[in-house]
Amino acid sequence: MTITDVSKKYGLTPDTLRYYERIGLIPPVPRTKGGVRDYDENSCGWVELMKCMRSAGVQIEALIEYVALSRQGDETVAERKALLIEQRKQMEDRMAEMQKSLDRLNAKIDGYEQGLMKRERILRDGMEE
Amino acid sequence: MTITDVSKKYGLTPDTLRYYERIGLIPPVPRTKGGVRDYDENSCGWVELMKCMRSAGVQIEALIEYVALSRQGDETVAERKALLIEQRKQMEDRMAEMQKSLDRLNAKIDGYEQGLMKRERILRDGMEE
DNA sequence: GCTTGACTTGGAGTGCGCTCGAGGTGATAG
DNA sequence: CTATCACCTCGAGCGCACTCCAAGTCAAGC
Repeated sequence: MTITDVSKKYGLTPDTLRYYERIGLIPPVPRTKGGVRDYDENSCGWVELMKCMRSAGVQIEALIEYVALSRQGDETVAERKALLIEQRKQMEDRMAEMQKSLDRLNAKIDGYEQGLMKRERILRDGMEE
Repeated sequence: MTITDVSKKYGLTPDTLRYYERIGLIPPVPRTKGGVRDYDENSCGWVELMKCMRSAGVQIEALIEYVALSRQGDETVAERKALLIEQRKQMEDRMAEMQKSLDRLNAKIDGYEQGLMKRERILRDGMEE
C-alpha cells in the first residue's frame, strides 16, 4: 500500500503520515527498493491505533514513548501496560470533564427552551447565570 | 474582584483572562476609575462558562459568536439557541469518539493483562493488533 | 513626596501539531 | 528516450491558543 492509499483509508494526509513516522509515532514503514513507503498490515495497524488515540486527545509524547518501548521488546511489557493505564486514567478524567460541560450546555439550552432568557434583566445586563 | 482574584478562583492566568476579554470571549469587564478591571458576578459568570466550554473543546470562534449575539440583545435568542444546539451535537460526537477510543484502550490493556502480548510473534514484528 | 507593587496596553514570542514548498528520484506511458 | 507523476527528504511556515515582555500608570504605605 502506498502512502496515498493509507492516507485515504484513515483520513490522514500523506504529510501527516510522514510526520508521524519521522517523530516515531509509528515505527519505520517498510520501503520498496526505490525507497517508497510500502505499508503492510502491521504499519496500517499502528496508523489506525495512533489515529484513534490522537483523536481521543492522547498526547503525542506518550504515544511516542509507547512505540519506543514496543520496539525495545519483551522487557518493556510492564512499562507499556503502566503507560496505557495512565493514559486511560487521563482519558476518563477528560470524559468526566466533558460530561459536566455537556450537562451545563444542556441546562443552558433548557433555559432557552423555557424562554427564561427572555427575562429583561437577563438580557439587559448580559447575565447568563 | 481584581483580575488576580478571578484568576485564582477559576484557575486561569491573568494573561488568559485579558486575552479572553480582548478577543471577545467574554464581554468587557467593568473598570475602576483608574482603569483597573473590577470583575462583578456577571463577569465571573462569563469567565466560568467559558472555562467550562473551552475545557470541553468548544472552539473559541463559536464562543466569541455566542458572546457577540448575547450582547446584541433579544432578537438573537433563536440564533444563540441554535448555536448552542450545534455545539452540543459536536460535543456529543467528540464524546462518542472518545468512548470508542477508551474501549479500544481498555481492550489493549486487557491484552496485556492476559499476557497476550508475550506471544513472540507479536513482539518480534511489532504487531499490536 | 517617594517607593512599591499590582495593574494597564500593545505587540512579540512560544509550543503543539501539523502543513507546505523546494528540489530531487524512480517507475510507468507514449 | 523522454515526459509525467507520485513519491522522497529537509527545512521552513502556519494556525491556534495562549504566554510573556516592555513600558507605562495608579493607589496605598512610609
